[in-house]
Amino acid sequence: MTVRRLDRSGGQSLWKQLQEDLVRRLRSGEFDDAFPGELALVDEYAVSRHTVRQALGQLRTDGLIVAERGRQPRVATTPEIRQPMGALYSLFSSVEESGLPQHSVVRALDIRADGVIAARLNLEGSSPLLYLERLRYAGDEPLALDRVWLPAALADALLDADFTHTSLYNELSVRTGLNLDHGREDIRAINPTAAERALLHCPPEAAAFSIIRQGTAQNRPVEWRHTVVRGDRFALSAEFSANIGYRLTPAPRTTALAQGW
Amino acid sequence: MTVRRLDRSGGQSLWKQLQEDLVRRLRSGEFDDAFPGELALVDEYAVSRHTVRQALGQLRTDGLIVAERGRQPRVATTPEIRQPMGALYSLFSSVEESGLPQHSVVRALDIRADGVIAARLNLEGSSPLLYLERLRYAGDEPLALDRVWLPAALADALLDADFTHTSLYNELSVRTGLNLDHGREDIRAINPTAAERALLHCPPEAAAFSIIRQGTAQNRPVEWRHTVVRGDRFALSAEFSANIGYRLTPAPRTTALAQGW
DNA sequence: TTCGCTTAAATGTACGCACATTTAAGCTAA
DNA sequence: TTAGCTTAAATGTGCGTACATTTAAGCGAA
Repeated sequence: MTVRRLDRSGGQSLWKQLQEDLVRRLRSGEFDDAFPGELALVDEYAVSRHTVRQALGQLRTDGLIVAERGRQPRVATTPEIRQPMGALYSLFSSVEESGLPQHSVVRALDIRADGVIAARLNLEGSSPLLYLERLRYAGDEPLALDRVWLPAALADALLDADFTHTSLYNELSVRTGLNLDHGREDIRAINPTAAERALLHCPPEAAAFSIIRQGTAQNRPVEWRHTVVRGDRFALSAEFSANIGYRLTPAPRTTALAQGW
Repeated sequence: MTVRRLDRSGGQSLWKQLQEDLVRRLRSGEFDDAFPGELALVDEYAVSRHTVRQALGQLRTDGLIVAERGRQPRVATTPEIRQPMGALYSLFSSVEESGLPQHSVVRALDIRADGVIAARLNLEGSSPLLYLERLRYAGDEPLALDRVWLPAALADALLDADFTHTSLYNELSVRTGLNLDHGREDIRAINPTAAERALLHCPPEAAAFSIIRQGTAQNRPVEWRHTVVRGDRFALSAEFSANIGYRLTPAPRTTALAQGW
C-alpha cells in the first residue's frame, strides 16, 4: 500500500484534503469494489482516526458513502434519492396515479452542438451535446413536449437507448452511474407556440407550463431541460407544513379545480 | 445556571439527546437572544466538548445554527421553519428581491355567504365568510389578483384592517393569533378571463398562473384562496437536492429564461 | 472621544485513549 | 455439510489534551 502524504503546512485542514482526495479516488472508480476502512485510511494517510472520521462524516452527509457499525463503509449505490423530486417527477407520477398508460414518441436522439446550451451546462460552446426530444403521451393524447441536452462526454452511452417507455433518469443511472442529486427549476405559465400547440394537440385557448430544469450530479452539470406541459391536462399540487416543508404531491385533489377556477 | 442531566443508561447516545434537547429549547425561543457557547454547554450538561461539538455539528448541518471561529454560535436567521411557504410567499419575496415597491388595492373587504366556498372550508353553507379581494401591484403595474375567503367566526377581527401594505397572514397572526401551519396548493397554467385580463393589464397573449390554496391552522380550515398571477411577470423557481428537499426560491435565476423558453 | 494595541475567549483542528456494539469470519461439533 | 458458537475486526460513542486562528472586549494614549 502506498503511503499518501497530506500538506501539513497549514494551508488547508487535513480532513478537508483527505475528503477531497477520497472524492477524487471515488470518482475514478477506485473504490467500486470496496471502500477502505477507517483504520486503513489512518495508516495510509498517517493521520489520526479522528481526522479520518471527520472526512468520512462529510462524505456521509453528502450521501457519497454509507456506513454502519461493525462493517466497512460502502460507496452509496444511489446518492440518496430519497424521493425523486421536482415538477417533472410530479408530472410522471400524476399520470401514474390516474391509471392512464404513458409512453413517449422519440422525435430526436442525436449528438449535436449548441453554444447557448453548452454555456448553460458550463461547457465550451463547441462541446458536443446529446439531444433528446420526446413527445410524452398520457393515454392517447399528448401531454408534454420534452427537450433535454446532456454533455455527450457523460451521456453518449444513451445514444442507442429506447426512450419510448423508460425514463431518462433511470437510463442515465443504469448506463452511466450518474444520479441527479441537485437541481433547480424555473416554472412559467406560457402560451405555447403554434408549432408546440400542433404537436401537443392543444385546444386553441389552453395555456401551458414551461419548465426549465438544470440538474447536477456531484457538482457536475448533467442536464439542461425544457419541457412544455399542456395546462389543461396537468396541475402542480403541493402540500406544505412546518414538519415536511414544501412537497409536490402526485395528484391534483379534484378535477373540479380545473374548471372555472 | 441549572445543570441538566442526560440519560447515561445507554439507551440513546448522549450527543443525540443533547441535540434533541437543544432543538426543543431553540424552538421554545429560549435562544433567541444568544445561543450558548460550547464550553457553556459542557458545563451545563456535564459532557465533554467532543460530545457537544457532535451535537452542534448536527444542528449546523440541519441549518438551525451557524457557527464561526472565534464567535459564539448563533441561531440561523432563517429559523428553520420557512414559516411562510408556498407559491404565494415566493411571489411576495420575489418582488421584494427585485426592489420594486409593492402595494395592494383593496377591491372588497366584507362579510358574505357562499355555499360552495363554505363547503370547501368544511363549514355549513350559510356560514358567514370574510371576503377579501385585492389587486396586488409590483411597481406601477398589477401583478396578481388575489381573492380569499376566511370563516368570519375566526377572522372578523380583520374587517377594519388596512390591507394596502400589510400581508394577510401577518394581520391574521397579530389580530387573531392564528398561524397557518399546514396547507396545500394547486397551481395551474391558464389564460385569464377577459375581466381578469383587464384588471391585470395583461398583454393580450400572456398566460397566467392560477393558484388555489387551502390553509389550515391547528387542523381548522382557515382560508380558501384563489390567486391569478400574470405569467409574464412571475416565474416559480425551486431548488431541490437530497439534503434540502424541494424548496421554492425567491427569484428566478435569470430573466433571460423568460424569453423564448 | 477615538483610534490602536493588547488580551481574553471562543471555535477549528488534530492528536491520543478506552470501551461499546455490531458485523463477519472462522472454528467446532453434531 | 451445516448449524451454532466463538472471536476478531470494524464502526460508534465518549473522554481527555493541546494548539491554532479568529473574534470581541478591554485598556491606554493621543
